Amino acid sequence: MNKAAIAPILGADARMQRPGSVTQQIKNYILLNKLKPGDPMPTETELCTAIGVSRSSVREAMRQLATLDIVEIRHGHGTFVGQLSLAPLVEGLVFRGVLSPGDDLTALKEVVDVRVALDLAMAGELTARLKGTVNPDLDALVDDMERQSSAGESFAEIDREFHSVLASRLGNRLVQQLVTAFWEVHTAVYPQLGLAPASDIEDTVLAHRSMVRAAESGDAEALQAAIVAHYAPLKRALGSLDT
Amino acid sequence: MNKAAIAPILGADARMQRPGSVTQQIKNYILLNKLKPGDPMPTETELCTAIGVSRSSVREAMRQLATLDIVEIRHGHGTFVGQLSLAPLVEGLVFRGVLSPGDDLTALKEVVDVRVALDLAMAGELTARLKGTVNPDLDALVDDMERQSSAGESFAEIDREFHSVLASRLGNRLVQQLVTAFWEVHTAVYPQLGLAPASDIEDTVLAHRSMVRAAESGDAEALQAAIVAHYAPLKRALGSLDT
DNA sequence: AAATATTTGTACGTATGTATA
DNA sequence: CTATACATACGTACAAATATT
Repeated sequence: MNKAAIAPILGADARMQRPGSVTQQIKNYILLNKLKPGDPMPTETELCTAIGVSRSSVREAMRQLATLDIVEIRHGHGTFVGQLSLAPLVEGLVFRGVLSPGDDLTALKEVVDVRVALDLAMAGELTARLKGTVNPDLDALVDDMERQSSAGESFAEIDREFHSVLASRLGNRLVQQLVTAFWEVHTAVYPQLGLAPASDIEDTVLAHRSMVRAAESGDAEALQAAIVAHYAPLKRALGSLDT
Repeated sequence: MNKAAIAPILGADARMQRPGSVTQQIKNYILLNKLKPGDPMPTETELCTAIGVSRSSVREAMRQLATLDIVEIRHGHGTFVGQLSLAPLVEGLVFRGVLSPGDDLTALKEVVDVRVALDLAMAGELTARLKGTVNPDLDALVDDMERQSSAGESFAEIDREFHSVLASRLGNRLVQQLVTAFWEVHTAVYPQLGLAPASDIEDTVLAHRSMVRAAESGDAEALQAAIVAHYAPLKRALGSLDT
């Protein structure tokens, strides 16, 4: 275990620390050493000596970076560069969603509207990429969804997978993560508001099939129509009047 | 040992704390007391006694919540409920943007594509809302932009304001925050990559005016065209070939 | 204008739980 | 099973910023 050769760079000047600069220095360490997600980070004590601050400060900075998924802390094992996911976005928006609705369901409505907007924005590129293809994986997911739905079971995870896979066809990983993130916010906030579940979920299930068919046939407008139909029961349940 | 199902209010059970549960208890405190952004939080020492953990633990939890903008810490003054902004999203994406491009500019390209997608998704609703109106504030911003541009000055802040004001017309605050957030990511990452600034920025400036005119005249397709034109110089500079 | 009280920021020491070799 | 390395937690003391008297 070669532990002497940490920190090629890192605070040549160990004195004179400004608040927050510890976090920045750890980020710089990752950048300067070109670390990728999953790579091991120095131990906390090593960072202490390298940066020249106390353990507490390093720990607070690491917690901060961990909440941003810039580092990942595994108890008793070590710290590693994080996956840089959108988890903090989800956590923040979920909190906002369950906090704000003292008055209205605006927070959740806005999330759903963002989901619709993202899906609609994907439509053009998606049809261009899926036209003339067959997509057995997506069809299999819709099959599962139908089975679960007619059995009265929840199909949340399958739904999530469907939208994630569909978005992955775009080739833009950020968009895919956003789609998944807002899906998570939506499904996390919804049950906490004590609303009746959307009644005609059958329409939602069928709409998934329509989306695949429309994309495969290269009909962007049909895809957009299917997307709107997909969200219609939900928006009805939320009493959305806009858009 | 009894491990789960806590949160009666705060600190009924002072022993047996799991990692992360302190954060959750503080969030519960905000929710149960229906605090709004800007409301004062208890002091750290008060939280210590209330939750029954040490100050260090409370501090780490607070730092975590502060990075999510769920609380705001003011040195020597106190802690307050945060604005629940999308700042953590911006911070994470900026870091990803400057970290990943060892190979390519994909991270930045994806951000720009999201910006385009969001703007295009706004087009329909925006024209519906702006049709037949006059918008001197937006025009004034474009005027300023033209002045700055022809003087060779940067107009980043004005540009930001323009897109923020435009998005605010939607009535969906989340969309507005997303638009602003991705603007920030874009402008924060771009200069760190050592690229030449986009050459024909004049076109970008003019496109802003076209966007306002198109929306005011209720022509959604013209608005979408203006949006595409707005991003064209940038996408050329990035060498984007897709979409 | 200056001293003081309150509150957050930093540092350090120590003990304990936990995963790995 | 033991030993080791590491993360987690606690407590205290002091520094720095802010507000109040």
